[in-house]
Amino acid sequence: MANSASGDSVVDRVVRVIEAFPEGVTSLQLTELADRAGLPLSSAHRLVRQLSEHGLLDSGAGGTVRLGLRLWELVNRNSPTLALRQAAMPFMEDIQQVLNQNVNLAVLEGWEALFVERLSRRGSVANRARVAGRMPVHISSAGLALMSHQPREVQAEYLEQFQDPSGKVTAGVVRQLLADAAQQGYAQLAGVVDSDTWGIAVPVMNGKRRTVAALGVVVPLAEMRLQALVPALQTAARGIGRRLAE
Amino acid sequence: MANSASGDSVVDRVVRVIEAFPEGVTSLQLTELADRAGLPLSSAHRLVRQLSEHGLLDSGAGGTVRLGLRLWELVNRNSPTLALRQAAMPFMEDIQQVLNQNVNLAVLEGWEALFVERLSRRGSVANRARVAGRMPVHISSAGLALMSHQPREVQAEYLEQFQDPSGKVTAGVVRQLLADAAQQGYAQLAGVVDSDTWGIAVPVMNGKRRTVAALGVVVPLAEMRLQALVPALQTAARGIGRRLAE
DNA sequence: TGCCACCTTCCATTCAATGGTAGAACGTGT
DNA sequence: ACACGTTCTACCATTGAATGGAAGGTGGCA
Repeated sequence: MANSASGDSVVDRVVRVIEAFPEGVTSLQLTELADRAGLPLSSAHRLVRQLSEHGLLDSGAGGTVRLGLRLWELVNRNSPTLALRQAAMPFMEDIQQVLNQNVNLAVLEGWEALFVERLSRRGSVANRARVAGRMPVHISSAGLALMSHQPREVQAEYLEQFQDPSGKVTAGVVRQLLADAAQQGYAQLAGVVDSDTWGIAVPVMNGKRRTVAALGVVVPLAEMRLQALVPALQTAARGIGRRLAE
Repeated sequence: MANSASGDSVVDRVVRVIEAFPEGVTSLQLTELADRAGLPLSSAHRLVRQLSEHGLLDSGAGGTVRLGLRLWELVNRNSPTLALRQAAMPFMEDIQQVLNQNVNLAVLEGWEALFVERLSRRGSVANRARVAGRMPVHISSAGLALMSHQPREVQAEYLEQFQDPSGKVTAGVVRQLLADAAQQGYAQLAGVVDSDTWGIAVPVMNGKRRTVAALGVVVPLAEMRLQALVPALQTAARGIGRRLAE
């Protein structure tokens, strides 16, 4: 019993505390937090108090802990995706207006698509993508658009480790999906995420022709107007890319 | 020279590193970061490496440091404002459609209004409020709407410490603005933030009639349609409050 | 009232954190 | 091509900040 019996640094612990919140949960009891972070109660208590003093956490009465508003502020002010989102926003609004559909913007994080921005259209179909939410590469058009335009070695590594938990999809099938998407310049998935929706996405390239994001829409399965959607998305994607290059 | 010559804990330092990024800046050199955080270079280097390993920071080649995408993800997934924003979004979209103007949502943080969500209207007037941006209470309609509905003692404390850096506004003037806003049930400021825009905001109350947010619009100064705007905003604010109470 | 679950505080022990120093890797101007 | 300044990375002896068990509160519920 001394400086960390478990052999982890203070930084490790701070990270574990922040990571302890399950997706969508904003508030946790101290005991549960300690539990989830794998910390002794008294250590968790001390850490939470320290972080709260700085506003990274917000500990209310009775030991309830939330992420601090100050942390939210700092992260969103200096977000690594700030430039991307600012460049994309006007074009996403255009798409939303012109095509009258849900629009979303994703980046590749690990082997998943991480959605960084979304404009949803009231009355349109459900859009499963939440901002700051993730979707596996092989079951999201955004994921496929992103992966299909990654360098050869990245794709190889991805396919190498690929494994579908449900066992329905094989690496071979995904390879084909990626090949199609690469060849066509866009990715589409009909009825996969939701049985009555259709997702389509195109890559967004920066000045150096590196694919940095995917721009996509989710439309009702009935309205398959590829001819109208793809050119609009590609035009917008190019516009975003140009802004990023500036 | 030992465990912290400067007498601050590891947590203090982690916070200082995250806070070191100036508003809107997403990337910093290691040396500059160390400087801003007030840390010895070698300490900053070690901390950055540790935080990067966990994805809270993202250190690119050549010592450039950014906030990590993982941190952005965690904070936005479990954001303390998540419930508020989810409740407010549909109503904000309605306002945007019906009134055809910029809409924003703010909470009180310290003695400032912190904007947590915004829908901007292309072609409409400039909207100074950035998401995760701040405005002093006395020069934003959202700030006034929030403060004017705080408990008496909070308002007293605010007015007590009030001081306008430019010296143009006195505490007395602000007291009057707050009184007006409280009496009318909405706050307005014409040509203060921008000479040709007009801001108006109403309080959003939760189930316990505590004012938790302000809902506002920014419109061209020419279009002073109070009769149309205020009821629409108040209706939306009530709708948001009802959702929050659920 | 007594019980239980959870929060908060205390403090002796000890190892993780510290930061000066040295040198490697750039970049830049001559 | 060379020397110089700047910035990044690595090392390691020193030591006080971090640790966590135990004891004491607090509140809710039966």
